[in-house]
Formats: sequence, C-alpha cells, structure tokens
Amino acid sequence: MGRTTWFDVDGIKRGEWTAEEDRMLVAYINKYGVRDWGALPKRAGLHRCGKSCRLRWLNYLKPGIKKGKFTPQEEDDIIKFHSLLGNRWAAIAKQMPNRTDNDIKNHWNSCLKKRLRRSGIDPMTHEPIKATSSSTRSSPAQRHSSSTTSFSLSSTGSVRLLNKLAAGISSRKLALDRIRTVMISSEPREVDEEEKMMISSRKEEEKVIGCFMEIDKNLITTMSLDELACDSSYYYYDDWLRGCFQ
DNA sequence: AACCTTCGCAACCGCAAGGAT
DNA sequence: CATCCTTGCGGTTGCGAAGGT
Repeated sequence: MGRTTWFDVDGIKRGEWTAEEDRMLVAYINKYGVRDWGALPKRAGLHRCGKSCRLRWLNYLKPGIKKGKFTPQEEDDIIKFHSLLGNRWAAIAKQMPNRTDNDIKNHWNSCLKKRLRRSGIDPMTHEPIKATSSSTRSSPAQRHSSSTTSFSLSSTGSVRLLNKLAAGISSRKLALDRIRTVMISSEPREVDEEEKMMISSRKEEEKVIGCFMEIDKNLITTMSLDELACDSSYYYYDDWLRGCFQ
C-alpha cells in the first residue's frame, strides 16, 4: 500500500517512505531529538520536506504508537469523545493513549461514521436520524455556540475552548495516574511519619484532581459555552474564557 | 478470470495559531 | 506593530488489498 514515489520541482521526494528513510529519520531523532523540522531533513540526510518528516514521525515512527485494529472499547471511546468534541481529532487523540489523531480520523471516516448511520444515528449530532431534519442539524460544537444569551463566541474561540477542556481532562488524568503510581509503588514497605503525610497529601491531591476532572466533563457535557462564561465559580478558566468572547 | 466497488490507511494540502524577529 | 517562519490541525486524496458480481 502507499502512494507512488515522485519528486517535486525542488527535488523533494514525495510519496511512500522506504525502510531506509524510516531508519535514517529514527536514528537522527534518537540522537538529536525533535526540533526544527524545517532543518531536520537536510541534517538527517533525507530528501524530504520537514512537514513530511514530522508527519511520518508522529503518525508512524514515534515509539509507543499503537497500530492495527481498534478494540470495541476504543471504538466506543471514539464515539463517546466525538459526541463531546466533534471532529477535533487531536483533542480526541489526547484522550486515547498510543493512538494518533490521523488513525482515529481514518477509522472514524472509513468505519465508525458508516456504522452509526446504518444503526440510525446521525454521526455528526449523535442523535437518531429523523427523515426531514438530518441535513439541518448542527455539530456538537455548533450546538454549543448557538445558545441565546448576549455573548457571541467566535468559532476560533469555540474550538479553543473545547480543546482546552479536553486538554484539561487529559492532563488531570495523567496527574492522577502519576499519583496513583507513586502511591502504589510506596505501599508494600514500612513508611515513616513523613512518608505517611506525603501519602495523605497525595490522597487529598488525588481527590482534588478527581473533582476537577468531573468539573471538566460536566463543562463539556452539560453547560453551554455562554453558561460557562457566566459562571465565575470555574475560576481557573475565568480569565482565559473572557479572552474568548468578543 | 476479469472487472468493479469498498475498505483501510499513509500521505498530502491548505490554513490558522503562535512564536521569533 | 508587522512580517515571516514553524508547527499543528483537519480535510482530502491516492492507492493497494479485499470482497463482490
């Protein structure tokens, strides 16, 4: 599979990557890290553009990327996150470790979208398809931004808000996992008073992060963007939110 | 066997955001 | 403040494989 190889007017190679090119890219990144994609191809001895190298690395070569069939659980997750976030593949990918946005997008477009349609669900609204209204429905993000108060949210602001909320959930989930890992690894042996206090404070921290995650999820699922902007109790988004509104 | 259609997925393209100058 | 450059994102395309007629 793959695209035919060709060269553009500048002599830059396009199309399918060879195993040798993969090896060169991985070797370079392992040695020097990922920075300055524009200069990377020349330094790595590749006749590719930086964008192509970046894409190849992020979607295929980066360690930890999971390829192959999606599990039923993963498919459920994609559908669930899509119902919350719409076509924000990068935000969805942040919720699904080891899957790339490209992979998720491909699977959605080639498989899940059709499956939902076959089962009578509109893949954009995630609501049952009605004979007359499917074409006039709006996406989740559009639904969020169409409420009725005096605020008006730019589309850019809408996208940024939802991505921010998704990133919030993701980072808190990571923090929670980290705390749990530390707690689990420190439990079997004897602990002194200081460690007990540390564990206790971690448990508190875990509770707080858990609460924030719940708030994040509720923000996405239950409140309109205008309501979010009005509710100053969500202080940690307050300043940022204000910047989203014109 | 030949042809056609659908599927799966890698890769490309254009655009926008954000940082650097 | 304006412009340029880099990076990231989402939509789309190209193409081999698989399946159907």
